[in-house]
Amino acid sequence: MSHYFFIIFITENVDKLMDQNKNNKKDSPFIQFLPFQHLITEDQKEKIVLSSFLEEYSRKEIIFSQGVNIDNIAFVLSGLVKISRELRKGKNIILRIAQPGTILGLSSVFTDEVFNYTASAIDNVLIGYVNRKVFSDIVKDNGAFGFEITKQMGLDNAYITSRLSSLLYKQLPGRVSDIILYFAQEIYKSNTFNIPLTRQELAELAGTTKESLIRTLSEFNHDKIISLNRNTLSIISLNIIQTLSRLG
Amino acid sequence: MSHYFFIIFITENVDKLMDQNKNNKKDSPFIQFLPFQHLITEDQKEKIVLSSFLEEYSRKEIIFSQGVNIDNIAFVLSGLVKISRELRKGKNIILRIAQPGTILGLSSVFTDEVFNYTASAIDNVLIGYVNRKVFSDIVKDNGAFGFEITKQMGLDNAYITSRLSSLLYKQLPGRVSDIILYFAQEIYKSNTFNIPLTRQELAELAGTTKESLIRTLSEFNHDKIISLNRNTLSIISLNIIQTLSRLG
DNA sequence: AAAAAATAATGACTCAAATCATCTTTTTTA
DNA sequence: TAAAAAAGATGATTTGAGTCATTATTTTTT
Repeated sequence: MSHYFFIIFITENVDKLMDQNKNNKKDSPFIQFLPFQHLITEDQKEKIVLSSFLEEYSRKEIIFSQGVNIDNIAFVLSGLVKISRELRKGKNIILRIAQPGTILGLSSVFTDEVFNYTASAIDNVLIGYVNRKVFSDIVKDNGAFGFEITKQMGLDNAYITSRLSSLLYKQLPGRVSDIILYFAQEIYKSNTFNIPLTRQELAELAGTTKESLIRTLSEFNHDKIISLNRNTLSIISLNIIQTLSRLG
Repeated sequence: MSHYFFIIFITENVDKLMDQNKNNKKDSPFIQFLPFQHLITEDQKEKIVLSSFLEEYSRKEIIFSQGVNIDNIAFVLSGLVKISRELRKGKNIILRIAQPGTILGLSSVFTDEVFNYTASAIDNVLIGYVNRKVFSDIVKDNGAFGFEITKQMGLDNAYITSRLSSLLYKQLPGRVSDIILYFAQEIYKSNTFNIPLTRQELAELAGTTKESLIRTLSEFNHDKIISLNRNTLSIISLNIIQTLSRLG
């Protein structure tokens, strides 16, 4: 079964990467994944690599929790990461799904002592860690690199602002359409995909309850806007989904 | 009447500042207000001052609109600024109230070509503008200054995230308590204050409708949690307001 | 392979807050 | 200063979505 094979492949690959990282810091594979690496001096690269380490996580494992000290800044090297906040016991909101290339904890690494959200693995995830002080010193010393970080933060900021607007004013069909489009366009770049989350998690992404989310998806299914069985979702009428998303 | 006197005072002061800025760029009063100025070289200071200019706005005037090109970055020097987004015709959300010291447009200045929100004056406002390119070049060249900007963006990000969480899960009494506390603690640092917004605007800040907001304030008033006549609001039971805010 | 636990799905019921309607008061403008 | 417009307030009605309850299905554990 191809799925199983894929897992093996990833695992072997990760082990190899981790070995390389341990044995030969200079040629660490980690540096290949580092965003904006062309802006960093050889000296800075070495500092990063020497303070870096890789860590593997599998589905549902927590990468770091809201409230814990930030000792290292985390780069998503492969896999999908769920970024969530606990509002009260049992009441969560998923802020976003982070993809490879994302820097985690950026918004709090320079100011707070602690992470202000929880990150957990959606599928198999490989994280590259860099010491917090090493990273922030480079941002301080290297304006060009810092500038790229600033840009990234601006994008994060714009993203969360647009989510605030849509979650606050759109009603359920619009919000559910939003997350369908999010998966289809941002994450899988395909109108057919396997939902990588439980219904509960989907609800936390759409800012609603499990029951309401299931109901809305069922209605979309009945109305032949999407086709849904188990976790395989196909957008049948992209047009309607986009209209629902736009009009809320 | 003391209110009238105050207006005159501010106006005179502003005119003086603007004159100074025009006639003597080197000693521009603007530079005094610039955050993190101790991190900037004399040369960079001069570049900022030479590209800078001041602009005055009175109540309800638009400082810049969502969607217009960012040519200058705006520093709030005095007064309160309403930061809002239009979601559809007639449907707005107020993201926050910016106070003196705030840098406007930070999240889009490095990436987008345009502002992603509208800023308008709540009371008399003085804005110091710095050319966008001058500003972003300094961020690029001066890591220490850039680092402070990064910190600021992190705080903005944390703020908008916490607003997202509370608006999404708290119900009306909690959200209205939030904005009462916001004015009392963040803006006026007093349990008695004059609301500087219309009921419609308050509603846009609390993420609700005008009618619902008025109703909730009236209930708080009846229940002697606050005392409200016209725009003068006094918190009577801070305890209850805080509990409502916390429990949503 | 059976038992337990987690996840998914649907229907019935409830309720918070939006909408609609009307009226009063205040502010703006002509 | 009269007329028009905007802002504020309150009641009646509607409705979207949350809560509660139950059952089916899938996954995990023993």
